[in-house]
Amino acid sequence: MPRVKLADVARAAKVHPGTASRALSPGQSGQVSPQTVARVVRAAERLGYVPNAQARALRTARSHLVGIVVPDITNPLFPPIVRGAEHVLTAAGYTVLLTDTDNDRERERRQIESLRGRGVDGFIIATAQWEDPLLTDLASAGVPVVLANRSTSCSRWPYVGGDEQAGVRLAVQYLVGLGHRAIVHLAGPQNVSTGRDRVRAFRAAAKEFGLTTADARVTVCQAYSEAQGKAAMRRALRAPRARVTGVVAGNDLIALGALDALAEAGLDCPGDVSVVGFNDMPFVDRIQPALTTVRLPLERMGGLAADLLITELESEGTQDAPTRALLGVDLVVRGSTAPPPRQRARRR
Amino acid sequence: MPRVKLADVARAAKVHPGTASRALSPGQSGQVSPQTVARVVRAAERLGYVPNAQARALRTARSHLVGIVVPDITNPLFPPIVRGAEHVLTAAGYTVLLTDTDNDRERERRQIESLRGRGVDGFIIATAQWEDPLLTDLASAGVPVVLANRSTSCSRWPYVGGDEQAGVRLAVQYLVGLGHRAIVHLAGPQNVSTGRDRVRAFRAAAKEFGLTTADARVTVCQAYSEAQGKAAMRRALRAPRARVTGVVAGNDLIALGALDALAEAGLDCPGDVSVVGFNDMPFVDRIQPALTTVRLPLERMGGLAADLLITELESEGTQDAPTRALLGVDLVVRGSTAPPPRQRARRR
DNA sequence: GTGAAAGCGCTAACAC
DNA sequence: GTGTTAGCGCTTTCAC
Repeated sequence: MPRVKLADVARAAKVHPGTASRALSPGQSGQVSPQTVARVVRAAERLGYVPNAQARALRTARSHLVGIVVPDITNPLFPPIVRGAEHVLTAAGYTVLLTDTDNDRERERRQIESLRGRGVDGFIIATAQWEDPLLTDLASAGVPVVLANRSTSCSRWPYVGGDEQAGVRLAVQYLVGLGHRAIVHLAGPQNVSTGRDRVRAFRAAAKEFGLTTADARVTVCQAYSEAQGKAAMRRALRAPRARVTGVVAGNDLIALGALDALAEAGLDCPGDVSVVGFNDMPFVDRIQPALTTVRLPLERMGGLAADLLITELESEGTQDAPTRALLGVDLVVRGSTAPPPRQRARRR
Repeated sequence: MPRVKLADVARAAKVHPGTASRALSPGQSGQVSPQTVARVVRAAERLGYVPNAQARALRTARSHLVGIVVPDITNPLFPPIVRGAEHVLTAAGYTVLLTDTDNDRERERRQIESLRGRGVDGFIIATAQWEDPLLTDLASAGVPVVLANRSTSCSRWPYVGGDEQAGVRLAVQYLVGLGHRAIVHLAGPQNVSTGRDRVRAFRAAAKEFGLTTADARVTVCQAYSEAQGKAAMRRALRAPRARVTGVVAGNDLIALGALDALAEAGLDCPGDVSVVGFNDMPFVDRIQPALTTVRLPLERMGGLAADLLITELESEGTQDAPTRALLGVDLVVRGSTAPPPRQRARRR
């Protein structure tokens, strides 16, 4: 059963296909007499006409397709971003091509190329690395890109993320307020902006609240994972003259790993060591102990990234400096944070 | 900067565009002399040629686009399914159009229509309702569809899901083995197959293991949500002559809600009441108490759904009875299940 | 206000 | 083995 096409509608309405096209096109229906528009619209509805987007895209060189690139859709950070973006995009007549790079750069390169072949109008990219040749390639090909959640060393792309600096400051401030002095930051990977930004913010906050560099240490994880978090926490506890009563984790997964390492070392959270996470993943309010964490407005982040991309796509080349939006964050206080134990050496 | 097209490659290789097309098409490059193929391929690589998928789709009436429809991508059930499907599809040269219906049927209808306009070759649908006019419409339009996770009353579509019957049986068997006799099933919504199948399986298992109908009660939730689970658990506890030591929840979210209601009623899990969930969502191993639950191979489910769809798309109309695959499930025993307390009336 | 005609980039049926 | 040609369904100049 062949799909009904514009020519069928035109025939039914007894007009030329060109006229039918104009009648159905919101921008151009003014050029057609109201009666004709009505006749065409009625015919289209009666026949169940759905325009062929491929043909339209081929003709207009605008596909109304947007690629969304995430490292791993099963990481709970990304579904809300995708959802927020998808809702805004579909409302504006765009369709989402989703791709999950599996944290594999070569795969990512191929996927982006494939989506380019699909004629996407632009990308929302949540996989940006601090130095990212894939993005540079896209830029030199003139493809519109908006970065979500992760930024790059170069600020040539519009970007929507959380206010990392404020989030980390909130966490450190809260721990210091509880009386903690010895705080370690289990940093995320340093090849992505969130990992780097949070380290920088941690050092700044430590300074602001009067912690010495011996008090405010940093241990870097190679990935945002429970395993890496556990290993990092172990290292922090084993370090010479280690003294840790507070932990600011690079994200919630690292925090979960840290909790494992603490339990393994016979330390109680929050009795001996307090832990703050980052992201407020689903269900971290239900783990034991309920995780104190920094909440990012992820769905809004995706939505705003979509808004920026649409703006860029629909403004004809009037390029100002790219927008960089840092969304406000909240510290959600739960059971994993408490005042530090009375001063006693915490050594292993 | 205009994209390089086939004509550019042909010119660079000094052949006709038609020949260039054949040379680059795996199926037809045999019709071209090896030297020519080499020349064309080299030119294509040198110029960075990426075929225009829109044009190809328009010409061949095959888009290599697949729509994946999920009710809510932030529900942790769906990302693994999407991921599994996406990996298989991209490996086979297909691209995924993802849409999140937000559990809104009207929105779903519009989205499916929109994706049809995009010329998708077929759909993987994870939103099927027990009676589903949207699917019937798709069928009468001759659009290939594979159902994932949820089936319908009518078995005309290929379907990949978990073995619900086995999963529920495992749960009931385990509880009975621990000594439980009074077991309530907090059933999922009855307009989706998983909700219905699990009720049926619960009744069958109860019978098999010698529970009376007074022992094995069912309370239906209107949605797979914590709120509904909590309300249902409350109802179960309040019921006249209520006696509950075991709970089989319709899924993990319902189980989480049930835990809330138990805590609220001053009952200990697993001391007073044991709870079994369904799905093994991420991090339910870390909640308090760690949830005993039935694990479904979700990523495999998505991958297999993709395989079935690809088979259907690439077999020319040789229609057998649609495949129905029920994937094996496991009971993951954790802390939320224990023997029942010594017999005493459990009344409120 | 409407009709005619060309063409987006590609593939496939047909020549030779 | 390769060139030629037509056309997928749509939009959009250009006439009138």
